[in-house]
Amino acid sequence: MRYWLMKSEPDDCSIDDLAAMPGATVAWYGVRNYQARNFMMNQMSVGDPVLFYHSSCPQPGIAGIARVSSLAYPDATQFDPGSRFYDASSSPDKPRWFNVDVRFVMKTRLVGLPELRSRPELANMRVLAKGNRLSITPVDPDEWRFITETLLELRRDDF
DNA sequence: GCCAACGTTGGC
DNA sequence: GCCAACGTTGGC
Repeated sequence: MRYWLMKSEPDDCSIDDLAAMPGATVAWYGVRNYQARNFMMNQMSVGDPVLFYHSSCPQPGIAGIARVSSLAYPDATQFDPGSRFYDASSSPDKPRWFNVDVRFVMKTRLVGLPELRSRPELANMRVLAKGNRLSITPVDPDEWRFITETLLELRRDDF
């Protein structure tokens, strides 16, 4: 099992939007970056815990917890000419882009970027690295524990 | 809206 | 295979 942080623009899909989805589950479509794709394809397992992060918004930061709820499968939007994620150079017999499904676990208080940056325990967090643009990043178990237990005051059986 | 940082594209 | 140009991300 691995821990993850996944960015979503709240205008697109906020933690509340996720909670309101049928089955509280959403297909994580639209990833068009090979590193992020490879994380989904090669390293994610069903049940992996996810920090749900709001990006490109007035208050960027961790907004909730989710879980990976499917293995990676071809991203349907790459074949849809009407989609902004359409990729003409992909084909159904050789798909280029994949996504997992993500299921809502809980909404948390907003742990903002400044707070995350202020914590020495999180100094090496991948998502905080200078110039990082990856929408999916692995989270170290120690970082996960610090964020959930210390910052969010959650117990292990809360999620 | 600005801009730093990074990824991708395509000519050579 | 190099690298300039361009596009995108995302915080501020």
